[in-house]
Amino acid sequence: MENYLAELNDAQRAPVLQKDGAMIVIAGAGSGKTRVLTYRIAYLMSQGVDPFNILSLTFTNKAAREMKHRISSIVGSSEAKNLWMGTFHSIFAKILRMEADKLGYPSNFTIYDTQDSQRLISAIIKEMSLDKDVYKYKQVYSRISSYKNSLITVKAYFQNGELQEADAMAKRPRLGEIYQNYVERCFKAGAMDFDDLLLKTNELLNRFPDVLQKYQNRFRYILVDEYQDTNHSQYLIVRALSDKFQNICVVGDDAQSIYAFRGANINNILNFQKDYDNVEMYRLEQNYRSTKNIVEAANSIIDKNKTKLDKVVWTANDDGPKIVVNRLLNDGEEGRFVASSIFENKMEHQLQNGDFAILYRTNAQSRAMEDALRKKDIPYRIYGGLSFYQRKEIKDVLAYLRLLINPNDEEALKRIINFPARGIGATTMDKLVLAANHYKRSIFEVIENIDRIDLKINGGTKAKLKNFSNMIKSFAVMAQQQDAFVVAETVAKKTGLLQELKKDGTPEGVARIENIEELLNGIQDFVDGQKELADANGTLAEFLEDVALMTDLDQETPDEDRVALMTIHLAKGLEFPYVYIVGLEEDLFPSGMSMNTRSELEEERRLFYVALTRAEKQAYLTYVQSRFRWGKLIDAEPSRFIDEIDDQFLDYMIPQDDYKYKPLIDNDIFGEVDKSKFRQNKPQKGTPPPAHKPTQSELQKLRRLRPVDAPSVAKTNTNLVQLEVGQEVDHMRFGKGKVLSIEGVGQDKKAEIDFENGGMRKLLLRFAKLKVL
DNA sequence: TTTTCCCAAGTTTTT
DNA sequence: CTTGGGAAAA
Repeated sequence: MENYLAELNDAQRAPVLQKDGAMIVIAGAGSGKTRVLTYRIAYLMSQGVDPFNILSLTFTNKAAREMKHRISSIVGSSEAKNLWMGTFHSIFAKILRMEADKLGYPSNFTIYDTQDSQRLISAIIKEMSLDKDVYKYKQVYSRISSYKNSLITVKAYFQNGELQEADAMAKRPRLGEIYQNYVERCFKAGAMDFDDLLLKTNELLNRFPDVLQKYQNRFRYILVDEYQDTNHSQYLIVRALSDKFQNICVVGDDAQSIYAFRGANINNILNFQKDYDNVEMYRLEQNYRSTKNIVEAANSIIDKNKTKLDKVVWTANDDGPKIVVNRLLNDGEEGRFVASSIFENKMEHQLQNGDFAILYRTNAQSRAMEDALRKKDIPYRIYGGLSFYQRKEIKDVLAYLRLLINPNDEEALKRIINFPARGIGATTMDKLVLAANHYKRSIFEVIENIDRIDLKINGGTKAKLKNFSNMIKSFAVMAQQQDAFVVAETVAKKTGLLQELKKDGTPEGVARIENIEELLNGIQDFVDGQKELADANGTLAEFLEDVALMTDLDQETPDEDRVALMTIHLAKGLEFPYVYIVGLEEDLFPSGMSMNTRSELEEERRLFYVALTRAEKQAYLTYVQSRFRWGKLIDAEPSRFIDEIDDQFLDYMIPQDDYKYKPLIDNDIFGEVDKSKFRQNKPQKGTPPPAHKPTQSELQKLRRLRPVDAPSVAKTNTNLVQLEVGQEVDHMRFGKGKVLSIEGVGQDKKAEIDFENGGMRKLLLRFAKLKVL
């Protein structure tokens, strides 16, 4: 016990040792906040606080797991196991399952992910026959999401004239109706979306004082990590739960608030002191992670922001090397530079792949990096992007499983009722949806009663529907008795999902089968893990409970030594000895969509601050002169953020005179921007563009007019390779082979290839990963 | 009803 | 360049 306290500095020890009351810890990047949180929990337990009474909310499941692990090593795992530790979403999903009946929900409610929600909204817009160009489903979704995050229910919406007016002004007067329909349909389907998990928790705590009491008494000590990223809904939950005992400890860093786009409210942390009595404020300002150069460079950036708390991060570490800045010709060059630099550093300093991270603003930038790393045989892993659980084939399997647990789950049903094809088409579905809306029942219930309703569905189709529902019901019976793995395996086989994929034989299909196998393995692991716990049996319901809340970062990584590629958002909370921040260009970083207001720009700047402070020993910044975007090569300008770093911390690999920056924004919307600081030179242009660039549809027409068989040249969509008959190729999965023929025009071209091992295959080039030899 | 072809629109970040 | 949706063809 005492020895771990000795591992803390004075500033860190103070918040650990304050057992009761409200406190806020403002923790600079790399100042050991996770340490403070873990030791604080350990200390509370050493003071006799029951782990059942401690609630600790983190931002990612991974952070929770790591913290639990570290606490286990201090207090023992049997005690640590009883802590309530997890993300807002996962903890309150658990609680909502226990209290679901109070809100009229089944305890096995489904969690709709973003895609489910958007599909439903899209369907509703269609059913209401609204113009889909005016009511864009993504925009509607984000409106509804932000309403929910601000606790504006449908009822509140219709009582709020201002909101309705705002939507009417935006030419979307019927948004409220969509919102209402959406909420009703979710409820009918026994489903909650991400925002509901927080909204319904608020509802639960507000409407049922006894429930509130119960959880207030249970969670006597509450800790919240990354408090700067909480939204209004989360804020209210924390307030309600901590109201009775006021033993609340929040930790955060206003300089690292990067989720405003998702409703995070930086004022939660800025105003914390007003919300509770006698708030103690602690500051952790010593950075243990990075070199002086990095820390001070980061400080010089964040200084440009106006909205922030007073705090000076410093470090006793060495100066370290300066931050390297390099300009490259294009994204391919950028990738090659990063890959060779990693290679050289590895050699020179005896490092591992895992010591490196490449960070970028948008997922699309990973491609160029990947290609370069692959060419140099440097193993890497991409985090984020399309997470495993979001892939089509995985979502299909999961949809079947979801339907067994909750047959009312409409999105799951719509997804798989005709996949694999079983002759239940769009017309039939329309009739079913209409009836379901009319009778206020779920689609599955309508199918169950298909004989009693006259839907003008012919006998053959009725039989198909009955077959389908019988199949689902037989699986459901099975799910009662067998563990999750057995059920999932049976589903994959009996539904014909696997056969369907085997049949097509494309590399995509093969990869999908492997993914499904991986999912089954994952379920098996889960079952094994759960069976060891006393209160779980490894049932399907248990598995599905939180799958929707799982992210890529949460996948248990086999300890492989790989370079990490991820967006900066995903990198928050992580650290690496060597960090490459790529694509530092105006319009990309800062993003062109976030330069309209001062606060958006400040958030971009904080994002850059987060990126830079991930680095322990050395950081590299790169930008390019031209970059592919929207399929076109466009001129790029260096990011203003490079200019904002004090030159003394930078080491330019290019002559500094070449470094040019022209502010994109000329009109003075920021008021106090000092333009004299910017270098006004125009960036050097490459070769001037041709007089007339053919438009997209002109190109498409040209392609269509070309004879199909004559030249037999195709471009694979994925990596820009010209392909001709007779060409030797190397395929990612099937190895070497020779092109026999190319067929089709436009998008869905196919090539017939004779592979050395594996014979002839027809590949859909749209998906192919081919290299020309 | 299913498959194929064509076209338009969009790419910021995520629990 | 990608993706999804819708119309035309099978």
